[in-house]
Amino acid sequence: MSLRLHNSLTRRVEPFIAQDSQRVTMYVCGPTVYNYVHIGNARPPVVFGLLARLLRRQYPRVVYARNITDVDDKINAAAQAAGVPIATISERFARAYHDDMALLGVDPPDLVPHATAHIGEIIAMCERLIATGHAYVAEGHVLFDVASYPDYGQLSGRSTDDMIAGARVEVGPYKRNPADFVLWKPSTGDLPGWNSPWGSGRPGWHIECSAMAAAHLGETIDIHAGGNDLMFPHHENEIAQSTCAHGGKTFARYWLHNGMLTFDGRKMSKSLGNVLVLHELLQRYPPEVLRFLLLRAHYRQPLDWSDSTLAQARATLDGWYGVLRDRSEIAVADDERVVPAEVEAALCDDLNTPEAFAVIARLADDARRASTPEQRRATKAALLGGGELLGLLQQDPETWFKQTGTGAEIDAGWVQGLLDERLAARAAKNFARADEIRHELAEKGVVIEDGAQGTRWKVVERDERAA
RNA sequence: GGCCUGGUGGCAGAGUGGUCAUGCAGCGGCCUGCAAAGCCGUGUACGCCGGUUCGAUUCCGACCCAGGCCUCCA
Repeated sequence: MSLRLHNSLTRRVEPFIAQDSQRVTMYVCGPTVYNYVHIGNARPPVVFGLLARLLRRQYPRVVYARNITDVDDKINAAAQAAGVPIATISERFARAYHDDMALLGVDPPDLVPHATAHIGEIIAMCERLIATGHAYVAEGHVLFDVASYPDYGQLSGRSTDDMIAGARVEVGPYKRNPADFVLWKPSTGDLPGWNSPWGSGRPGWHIECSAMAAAHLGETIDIHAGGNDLMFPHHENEIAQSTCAHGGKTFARYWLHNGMLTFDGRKMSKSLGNVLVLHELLQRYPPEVLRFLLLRAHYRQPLDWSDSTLAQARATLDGWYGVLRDRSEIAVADDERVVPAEVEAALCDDLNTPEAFAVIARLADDARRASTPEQRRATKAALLGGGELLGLLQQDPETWFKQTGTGAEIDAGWVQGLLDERLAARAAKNFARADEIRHELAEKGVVIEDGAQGTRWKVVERDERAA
């Protein structure tokens, strides 16, 4: 199935053709590990992780790298505030990031390069840029000379004139041009520093990604992705550095950018203070709801986070898990699962996840209506197969319906005791007592359903009960 | 000010030059001791104004509005 992707370079959806038909390379900008990330930060790894899965179905080999930026002034500040070594901060939050990603159903990338492990490559790249006249040294800094790269601004569609007109760039006295950016900066005192030809210093942010991408994926990579807020200046600068350091070779052939996650209509960002910390959300809501919500809108569109969308996502998944629960007597072996062609086709269309979910909804209908054992098995296999690619619907349905958020666990034995009592009451036509028990359970968030095979129960979220 | 997105029914959210997105919620019915789940049925839409066209939500232009980037930001 042919994959088409929106390329920010051309602002069009284009057929994706890897430079090597046997191997695709992809780089996604990862987190700076100075704190827990917010839910908006989770969108790129979820979305582009799904893309990696899709690519693996189509290419023999996919090399996907997602970095950890573990040297940054924010990390320094966090370490200083906490009175601990820098590595303590960066290691703690890198680990938390990986754990949280795992909960979200994000596959680990093939490579997780750390900036501090690539200082040699970064210095070498700086030297190459200086040697070729694309960078210069000033007061212990190494700066990229934007004027030396006429194509600068190609990705974001701005001219150097536009940038000067904006004039919000900090104009260091050592800069030849206001748009020049730092590749290497001097470190003094207790700041982390590495020996370099320009004295003790540390890398600027932009060069890290260029150096790590080249070190692991080669000078020309197939796909580079990240949030659209990184398009300028970060990705623009990466292009400039890498292209100039590699003799004009194309840095990334396809640039993918996800839209921002908004909260109350504004971009979620730490500086605005309107963040929802992923680590905390994962404790309050089923991780699968969060993942589903992140994939529910097309990745390039803005996505607004609200209690309402959260409840809707939960309700939709309840519906799909409900079908699976009704088919729990059918065992579908792993190798019976197939990814439905329609699901893959939707994803191949620039990762059209909303269309993929429309297909899943139809598959769920098919599964509900299936009457013969063969149909039931086939439709369940399709639902599970489609869900597997999307990273959803893989839990045991009973587990899904009985999971609680944070707060008190529901004692299954206690529930069963009441259900037994209620069964006896119903048998004796004592419906008043039966309803009393229903209400008692509902108080604890347990909803019961009488069916042909007996009474089953599920836990609903607190918020839903209140509403 | 410059660059760039987007405005779809109660909510969420795809898509398309001319019968259907889809989900959630709602409403009516079946089923149920009552419910729930399920099933059947059901309404509401493409910001505004022009233009192109036999026909535009879809193409073009202006306008209004919202958001993003221009400083760290996924």
